Amino acid sequence: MYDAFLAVCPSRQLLERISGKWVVLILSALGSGPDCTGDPRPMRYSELSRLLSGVSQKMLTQTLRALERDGLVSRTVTPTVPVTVTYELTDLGLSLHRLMRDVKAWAETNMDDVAASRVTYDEAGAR
Amino acid sequence: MYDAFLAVCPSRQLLERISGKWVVLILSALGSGPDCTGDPRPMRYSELSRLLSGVSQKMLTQTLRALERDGLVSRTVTPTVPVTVTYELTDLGLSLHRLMRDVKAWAETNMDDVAASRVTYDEAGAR
DNA sequence: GGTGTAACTTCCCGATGGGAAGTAGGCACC
DNA sequence: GGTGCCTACTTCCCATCGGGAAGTTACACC
Repeated sequence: MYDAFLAVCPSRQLLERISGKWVVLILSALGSGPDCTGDPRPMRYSELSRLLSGVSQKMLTQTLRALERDGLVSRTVTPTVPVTVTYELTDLGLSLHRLMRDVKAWAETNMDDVAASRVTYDEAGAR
Repeated sequence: MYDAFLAVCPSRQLLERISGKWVVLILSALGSGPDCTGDPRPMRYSELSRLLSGVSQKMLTQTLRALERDGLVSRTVTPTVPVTVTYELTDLGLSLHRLMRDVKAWAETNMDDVAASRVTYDEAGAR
């Protein structure tokens, strides 16, 4: 039905949306604790901001809004003082979380192989 | 050992590299035919260019080079005329291919749910 | 010598992401 | 009662990145 290989297919736009470092990291984070081993749980904006080191406030807000619009996370405002905003995976988001966590884990487990390959490649190019 | 949540961790840079629509599409394509159901097989530059509609030559070349440097694909030049260049998944690339194919499939199978969520979100915002 | 093709490569420009500073709004402190 | 602080944004500016199109190389065929 849908085919992301086609530029005009809506699934291509969706793929562009969900492929991106911040989406991978946010969905990985929301599904578990900092070590990414726990169960899915809601997290506060400030908690995400701290966990995803290097993320700008702008990108965090922007990415979370997009994920909310796409029905992957839900946003809850609690009128404490100051206000508390929590983000939680929806069922749909949970299904993608499992993939994203695997992608993040792949990067971490295969880092050494990739680094070795880069050294070999760069040495060959210097010849 | 590695933790992609940390901005300074090498695995973060690797995650940035492999998260991106063209990487997902190229690795999905190389692992199978146009319908993404076959076995991994080598593909020519021009074949990839045709399959991934909308990709610029610049981005295709650039992404393939990066994947080659990282040891995910191998590049073979056959001195026909004009030259034939084929790209093939390495074992390392094959392991990532399985994840990428799932991500692409996720986008295609969940497109309807996401589209529905967007409509709901936009309507609520218009109020 | 002109033409054609595959696989790039280069140049230009508009879009996108990061950094930093500004905003809202409610309470707490002096 | 005015100043300050806190969270969660929002805005502005600029550097980088991606897309589009044209140029390049190498050789074979006409």
